[in-house]
Amino acid sequence: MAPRTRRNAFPKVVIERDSESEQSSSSSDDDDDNGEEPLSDSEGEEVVAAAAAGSGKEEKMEEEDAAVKKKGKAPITISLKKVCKVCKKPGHEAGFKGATYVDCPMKPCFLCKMPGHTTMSCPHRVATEHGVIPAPLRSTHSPLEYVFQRQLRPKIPPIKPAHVIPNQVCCAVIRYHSRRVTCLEFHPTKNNILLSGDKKGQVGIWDFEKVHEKMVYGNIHTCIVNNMRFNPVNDGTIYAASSDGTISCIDLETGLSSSLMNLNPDGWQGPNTWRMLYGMDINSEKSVVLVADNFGFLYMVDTRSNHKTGDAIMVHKKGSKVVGLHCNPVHPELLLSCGNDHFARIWDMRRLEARSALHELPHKRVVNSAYFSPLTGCKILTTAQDNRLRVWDSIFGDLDSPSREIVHSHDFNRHLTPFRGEWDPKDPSESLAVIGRYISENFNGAALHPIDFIDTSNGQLVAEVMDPNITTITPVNKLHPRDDVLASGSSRSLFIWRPNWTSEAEEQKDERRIVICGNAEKTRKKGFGDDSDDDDMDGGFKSKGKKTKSLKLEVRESKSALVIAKANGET
DNA sequence: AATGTATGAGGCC
DNA sequence: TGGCCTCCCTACAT
Repeated sequence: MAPRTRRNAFPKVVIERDSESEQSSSSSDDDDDNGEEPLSDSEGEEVVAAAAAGSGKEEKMEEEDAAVKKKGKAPITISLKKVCKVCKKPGHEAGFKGATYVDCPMKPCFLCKMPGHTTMSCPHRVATEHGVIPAPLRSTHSPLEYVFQRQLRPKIPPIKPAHVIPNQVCCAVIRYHSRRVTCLEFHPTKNNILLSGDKKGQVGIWDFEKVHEKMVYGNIHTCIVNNMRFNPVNDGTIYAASSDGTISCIDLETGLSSSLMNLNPDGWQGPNTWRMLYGMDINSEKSVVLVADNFGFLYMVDTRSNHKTGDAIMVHKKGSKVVGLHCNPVHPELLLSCGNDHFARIWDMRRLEARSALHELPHKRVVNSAYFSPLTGCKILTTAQDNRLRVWDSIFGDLDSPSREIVHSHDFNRHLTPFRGEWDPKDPSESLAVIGRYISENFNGAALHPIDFIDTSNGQLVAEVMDPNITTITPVNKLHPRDDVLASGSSRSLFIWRPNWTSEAEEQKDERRIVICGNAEKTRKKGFGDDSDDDDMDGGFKSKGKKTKSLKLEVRESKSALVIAKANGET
């Protein structure tokens, strides 16, 4: 009751409404930019929210209290106008409408980051069902030359045999981890074995032929497993680099691990000293494990002696994370690194010292990954947080600017494992890459985030893989070194996608296709705890070889047929 | 069904 | 340089 006694002291409250009373004075810009009421942002939000919630006395008093705290008796303006969730301005709304996301027109395009249009009308996205198209060649050469090349060689280089991308896949799902998946690795010789690491430090081993059996080692690392590599001289062990600052060598049979290096022998002394290991690769020629930390330094450990060789070398800006390392598959003296200083760098292993990179590949934002092409090692593919894949066609050619920039939605989000575009190790033309998509599409009422197959030679979207039951974003993707298998990792689940051969698939094998899977059953158990070494798993290749009968899926299949018809020019 | 939460990078001062 | 604030599609759990 106390407030009532103070009522007379309260300033006048002006209420603005959305539709009924457009006469309510000031223009929308004034409201926001120089309205007389200098409420802080958060307070402003509160007012709007409370008023919108259904203006009771209590809300009013809160508002008044806020104003009194602020500056006494100036009149308060309460806006009941609908406000854009994104930019907080009235007159438009942004956000999901059903499964379609409506952009805020005040912000630059979410896809290409350029102002003047929204994602829906982005020139890099011709139609909603056609995710992504290439950015124009941005390089030292004139655009004409690019057009000329396209005319001369419209179809080359051919991507791998077309049948590799069917128009249907089967999917097996397993709820494997209790934190998001951070890395995946296929066994180099056993075709059905997939390794996965998560944010909590657990390492999973999954034989996806036995979909219900799983093995998780939880005591190897204490936080994020950032990268794993198989030991090139012993299939039974892997190396893993973690944000706990250690490299472990894990025996897959026993789960026992030994630590090759520990950068935090004195434990936690605060964030300024805690070293985390991100990038890792193995140079088998030289028998060294290379790792890099969050302060810009590279370390090498001899795998025979398990001892650090030499000093740490600063390969990226001091204090910045080095998120990726890759040894060239053909030229063992070449190393590629990338990191948060917006650079990827090519190094000569024989002359590894600070500021001695052979080449620096600048990017506009953090570089999530950089890989040499898998067969010749001549090309480079990078994924950067400016929503662009970049391709350099030859490391022996002009490296001043990328041969192509491909606009693709793979934004940074602190809650997601960073996206990494990865080569298909089986593609003889070294042009096919896989990468998850951040932005969603409305697939007949469901907002799905497909996994994109991109022809990096021209930026075309070759296929997009999705399942109506998988609504999560899948930032981690890996293609099998020998089989037509794609492994994906998302928040807590792993997916295995395999072709589901049909006659239609055969007929349509030259066309770009929407690859839809309908059998990834997403059932969820309640009570999934952090520490449960969860027996929580689902699905398998449930309806392998035959079409699911669910209505939803039938609708989507018809949609996919439509898209394929369009691609054929048969509409 | 609303809310809390984990927690990365950019930008500003 | 560091501290603080903001941030456009998260995915869970409660």
